[in-house]
Order: sequence, then C-alpha cells, then structure tokens
Amino acid sequence: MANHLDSFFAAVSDPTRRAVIERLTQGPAPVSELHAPHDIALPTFLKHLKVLEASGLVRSEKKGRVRTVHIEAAPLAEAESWLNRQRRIWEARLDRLGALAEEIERNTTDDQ
Amino acid sequence: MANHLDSFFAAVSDPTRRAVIERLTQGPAPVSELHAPHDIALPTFLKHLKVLEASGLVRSEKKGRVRTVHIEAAPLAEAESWLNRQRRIWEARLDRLGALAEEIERNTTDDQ
DNA sequence: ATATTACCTAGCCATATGGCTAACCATCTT
DNA sequence: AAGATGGTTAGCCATATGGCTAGGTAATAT
Repeated sequence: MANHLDSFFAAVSDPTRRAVIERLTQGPAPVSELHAPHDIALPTFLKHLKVLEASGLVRSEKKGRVRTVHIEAAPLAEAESWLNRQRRIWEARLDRLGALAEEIERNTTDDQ
Repeated sequence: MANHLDSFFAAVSDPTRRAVIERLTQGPAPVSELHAPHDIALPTFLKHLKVLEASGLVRSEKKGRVRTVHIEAAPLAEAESWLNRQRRIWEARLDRLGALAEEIERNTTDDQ
C-alpha cells in the first residue's frame, strides 16, 4: 500500500531538497556544485540526495570521480496530478453548493 | 525562511492524512466520522488532524461536543503552483535542448 | 441523576530525520 | 610518486514522528 506519493511529498517537504530540485530544473549538475550554495556538511547533503533519489525524483551516474545528478519528471507530474484532482473535486462541490444555494434562493423567492 | 510549503508537503506525505484530505474534498465532517475508516487509536488520529491544521490545510470549529473539520483550498493551490512551475521550467529547458538538437542536426546535414 | 458520547491531555515508546566529525577510497594533477 | 579533489562510509547526537494506553472533561441522551 505504500504509495509513491508518500516518499515524493516527504522528499519535497524539506527546503534544502526543494532548492536542489529547483536547481536541477535548469539542467544536470555534479554533487559538489549542488552542494556549494548550502551551508551544511557534505555528508549531510549526501543524505538529502539519497532521499531524493530514493523517492525517484532524481537519478545520478558516476563517471570518474564525479557523480552527475539529474531530475526525473514523472513523479513530479504524478504529485501535481493528485493535487489537481483534489482541488477539482473540491471546486466541483463548491459549484454544486452554489447551484443549490441559487435554487433555494429561487424557491424561497417563489414562496413569498 | 521557513516556507509554507515545508509544512504543507510534510502534512500531505502521510497516507492517513492524504485520505482525510480526500474525504474532506467531499465536504466537512466531524472528527469521529473522519476517524472511523482508519484503524488507529483516536488520540493518534487527533495528532494527524493537528498536523493538518497546523499546515493550514484544514480548519475546524467546535459546537457542543462535536468538532467539525473542513478543508482549506489556498495551501493546496500554492503547492500545486510550485510543482507546476518546476515542471514548466524543466519542460522549457527540454524544448530548448530539442531546438538545439535540431539545429545541430541541420548544420551537420548541411556540412555533409 | 446517570450513562453515554465525543473529544482532549498526558505521557510513554520505538523509529526516523537532519545535523555533525572522522576517516577512507578513488581519480585526476603536478 | 605525492597531493589535491570529489565523493563515500561509519557512527554519534538531538529532536521529531507516529503509534499506544490511561485517564480526563464537557455535552447530550435516558
């Protein structure tokens, strides 16, 4: 039952990891470059990368001594789709409520 | 710097809490009804509700002894927007890459 | 007046998370 | 061959998270 969404949303709930994602939308980058702007120790940063990779949001290959990381679009789209679905259901319900309110309004007016 | 997105994504990274959200898109509900389908103790469930409420995804009012919970749309839209933005940037980059590839293709063909 | 219902608080427990340092490869550079 | 660079592993620590039980309180139903 453990959903993709679990690990995706968890991955993206951390500001450091979101920053990495934002950087990676601009194109792939080696670990050291991704690490540079963040004021935390490298091993700590590597943990974040592992979380991202485990969630499927990111992949990486090592060539020589440098590991290059790139973003993976599918999980992003999946999460977006879930949010979109929820919002649409919610809005549809609001519409029905609106229609109901109008109807009540009409009836009430008729009755008077 | 602590972003709204932090607590939102964290809130939504748990399957129990996502289920609650899904239920609430259908309309408001009292705590006991929200709790019913989940096989966990009430106090545990209440913690989940607190997380949701702290993230701004949900609000509730108590009347008599029953507390009614309803969903709040704004944070949902905000998160969706972040995801959407990332995906669009990423896709735009792919398009540029595609154009570049085409151009290279053209030049290579011309040169031969 | 009592019992039931609906929720809340407190407190315990195990595991997960995000941070660190220290030490260790492995690959380039010089 | 030595040194510097880029990444990795191991292990420690504090706090957060998700679960539980036990024991409230306040409102309604009998």
